[in-house]
Amino acid sequence: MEARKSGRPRVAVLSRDLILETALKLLDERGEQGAGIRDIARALEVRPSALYNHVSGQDDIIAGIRELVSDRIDVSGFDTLNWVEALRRWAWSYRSAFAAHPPTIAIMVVTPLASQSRTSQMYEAVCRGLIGAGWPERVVLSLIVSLECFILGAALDHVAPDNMMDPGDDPSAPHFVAAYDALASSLPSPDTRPTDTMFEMGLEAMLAGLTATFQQLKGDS
Amino acid sequence: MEARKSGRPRVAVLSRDLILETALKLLDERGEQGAGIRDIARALEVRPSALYNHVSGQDDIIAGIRELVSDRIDVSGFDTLNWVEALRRWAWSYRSAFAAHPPTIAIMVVTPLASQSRTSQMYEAVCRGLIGAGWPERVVLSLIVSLECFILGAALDHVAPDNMMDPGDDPSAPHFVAAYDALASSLPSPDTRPTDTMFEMGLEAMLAGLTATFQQLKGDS
DNA sequence: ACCTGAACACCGTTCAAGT
DNA sequence: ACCTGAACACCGTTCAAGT
Repeated sequence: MEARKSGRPRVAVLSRDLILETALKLLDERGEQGAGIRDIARALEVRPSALYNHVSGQDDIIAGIRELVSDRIDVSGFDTLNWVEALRRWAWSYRSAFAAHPPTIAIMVVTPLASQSRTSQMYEAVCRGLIGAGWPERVVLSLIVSLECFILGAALDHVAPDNMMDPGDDPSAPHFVAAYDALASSLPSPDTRPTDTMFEMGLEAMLAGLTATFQQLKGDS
Repeated sequence: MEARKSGRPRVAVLSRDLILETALKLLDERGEQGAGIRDIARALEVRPSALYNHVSGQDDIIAGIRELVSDRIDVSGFDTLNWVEALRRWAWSYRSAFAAHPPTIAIMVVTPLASQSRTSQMYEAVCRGLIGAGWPERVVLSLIVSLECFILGAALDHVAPDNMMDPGDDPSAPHFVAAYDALASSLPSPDTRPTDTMFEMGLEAMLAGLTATFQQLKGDS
């Protein structure tokens, strides 16, 4: 581990992509606390200030990570399946893309979308599929965002510990305790996580409700 | 503004409750950045270290804030209305409780529930209502958590800027642009926010889907 | 018991100096 | 152009000293 001398190196040791990939890897391995500017620099064996030659700061790194994660969302169903099945495939892959990178979730929901980005190509694919299937343009975005809210909430839940809702032995909450115990003992197999059962139930409820809305809209026109 | 001398004051100037209320107020006014230990101390006109006589640290303050926010969730419907209407009232008040305190949202989903807490009394009320209405114990928690995922995702969306999904003038995403424009021009009144339309659509879809599930469960037994 | 004041080990970011 | 090194303005937390 020999230290690099001061001054410009012969070949650049950094690049924007390298910084973003490293940041995402640290985020996965160590969580939000262990993926600061100084941590990224240490992993790349440079001084923190060196990063500022390639990214404008921490916010810029976050925006870049968003693009990396969005790329993993599967929109292929909208070309080949009916809209319900396409949304189902999209929703499951959306959740797993973000659940694989927990600390990005909260950030994504609040950070405005960068124009011309790969993320907006993902939305384009979903909009094209739904409008093509006959959904009115004016409700398509509400539909997508409402599913997204559920998916991102579920991605947060996926990441939370399984016993997060454990009421413990609370005599003042008997129904809550009974419901918690009943869920635990009704899981189909020992390695089924409650969060997966929950996601399926919520997603199917939304898709069933949307199917009813769709038929009603068709009836009105 | 005269400075307090060193040493124990005659009457205590701090208390756990005072610290928590101040922390929540700062969170509301200035967001996550402006509500650190040092900010709370400054607002209370004490040194940062003085807080440690009443709370054990920043995590403890977060747990306390959770309780304050949970208290605002309206569970009164479960005593007087049918389960669908009770869930609807609960969901709207749940969203507004958290939307009023944006930075708490992401924290709540991931922080394990403290036993014997006022938050667990909130869950008890919902469980009692649903089980009393005839929902099987084993699905009640999945139902609640799936609604919660949607609500918390929607609370994040409520807080995000309205133009967050604006694709701008992106010629490579025509369907996305069309859907965005159609939504904007279809809002019933100028002060209706897209996020409210979205929340209503998603919530009603879930409730419709859950009603279908409920009737199916009743038919099977 | 409950506050101040100083200290410690951290952050993200800026910028002159070096090659 | 692209790195180091030093500096700046911040964090949360600990603890002895004071009343």
